[in-house]
Amino acid sequence: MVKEARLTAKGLATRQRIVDAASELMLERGVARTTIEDIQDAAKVSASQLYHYFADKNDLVLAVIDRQTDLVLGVQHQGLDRLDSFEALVAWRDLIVGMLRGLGCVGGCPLGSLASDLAETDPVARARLANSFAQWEGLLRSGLAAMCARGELRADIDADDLALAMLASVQGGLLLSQVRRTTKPLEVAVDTAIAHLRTLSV
Amino acid sequence: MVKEARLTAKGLATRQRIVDAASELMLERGVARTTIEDIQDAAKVSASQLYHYFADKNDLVLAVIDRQTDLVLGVQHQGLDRLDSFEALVAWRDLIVGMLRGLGCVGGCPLGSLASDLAETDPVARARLANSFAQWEGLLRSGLAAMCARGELRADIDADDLALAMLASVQGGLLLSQVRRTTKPLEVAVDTAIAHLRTLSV
DNA sequence: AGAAAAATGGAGTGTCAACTCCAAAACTGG
DNA sequence: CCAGTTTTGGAGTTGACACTCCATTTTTCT
Repeated sequence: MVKEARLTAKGLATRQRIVDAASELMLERGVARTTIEDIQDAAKVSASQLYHYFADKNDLVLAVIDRQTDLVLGVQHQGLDRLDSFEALVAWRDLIVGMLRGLGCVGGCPLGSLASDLAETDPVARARLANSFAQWEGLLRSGLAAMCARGELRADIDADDLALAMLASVQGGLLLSQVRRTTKPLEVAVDTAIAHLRTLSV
Repeated sequence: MVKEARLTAKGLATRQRIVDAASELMLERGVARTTIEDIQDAAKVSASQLYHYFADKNDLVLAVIDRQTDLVLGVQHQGLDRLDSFEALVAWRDLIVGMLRGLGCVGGCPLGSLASDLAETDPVARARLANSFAQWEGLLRSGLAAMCARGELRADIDADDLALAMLASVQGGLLLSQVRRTTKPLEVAVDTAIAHLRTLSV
């Protein structure tokens, strides 16, 4: 439903099943190539169920964005909270690379793919994704600030710019890895970004 | 036509008009959301004309990839051939940023957008785009090698890795700029990459 | 000029995808 | 246990889209 109606536990589970199925399909095929029927089959629900929980396909897409945002930011929190050393930074790198390898380099970044797909066709989606990226950037910035506070990085660095550049490296690396079907581009992109940070250590 | 049939000058012009229109539309809406009818209208051609020059939509997509590759690599040649100083590198940066600004940050990178759109749905397209990126990467690598030869960069740098990382920064910066509708992310991403190179100058 | 080849016009055609609708089953709260 | 609400089933409906077909005009080549 477009507006919140009371959702039973069972209803919530169904809704979640739909969003999960849609997320996976849209990551692989893109939004436009993912049909409602595909989602119905994958989530084992009927048409009326789907339209009971979502106003239309667009509404479902927004739910997918939120889900993927939670998922990605969850992983990033795991890797970036309490960032206190270069060692921890490398562990974060390994986390991302391992995740991509686990997926066989398929799909690229869930947020990046949605962004590229929707940026020009759905202003609401674009704004929401911009917000997701801003949060991600914030985690990186906090991590760098923490390293400054601990004396791992010089105090006069521009954490804002470095966080943004780092995020760009991750996104670019993921895209190239998706195209090339190797984790190499992501590895090199992030390693180079970290190498640059090392030149800024105290 | 799928196989080469002799093309009249007029025929070639029509074909080009179709590819140009398709390129523009697909950059903005993505491949799946661009209909043959849209392309017909934009290129001022009839259905029979379109299918006279292309076997099907897929075939047209490949032509679009080739066109965008030529376009992007053309600009990159312009900025990267005879790269002899950091000044020239910054000029290249300004070239890309200016180009993005001219388009109002719409569409992102023509190759990156196609890659994200087609990587998981069209293996032929993915391979061709991988090749396009490899060429781009080659231009960067040659540029860095030239700077080494001129004594601008240390001779012991890994030009392969740095070129790949540079490309990732550009791609990531373009994606984030597209989402945020500001050239800032691209600027910061490329500037940071250049800053890292400066730490490797002789 | 004149035959062959290329380019064009535009009305179909079949399929598929998003969304609707009505009724029935399952669940909730008092 | 009963009334109201939520959840589910599944057969339509409507429109859109990729692609076809055949006739006609234009161009090429000798």
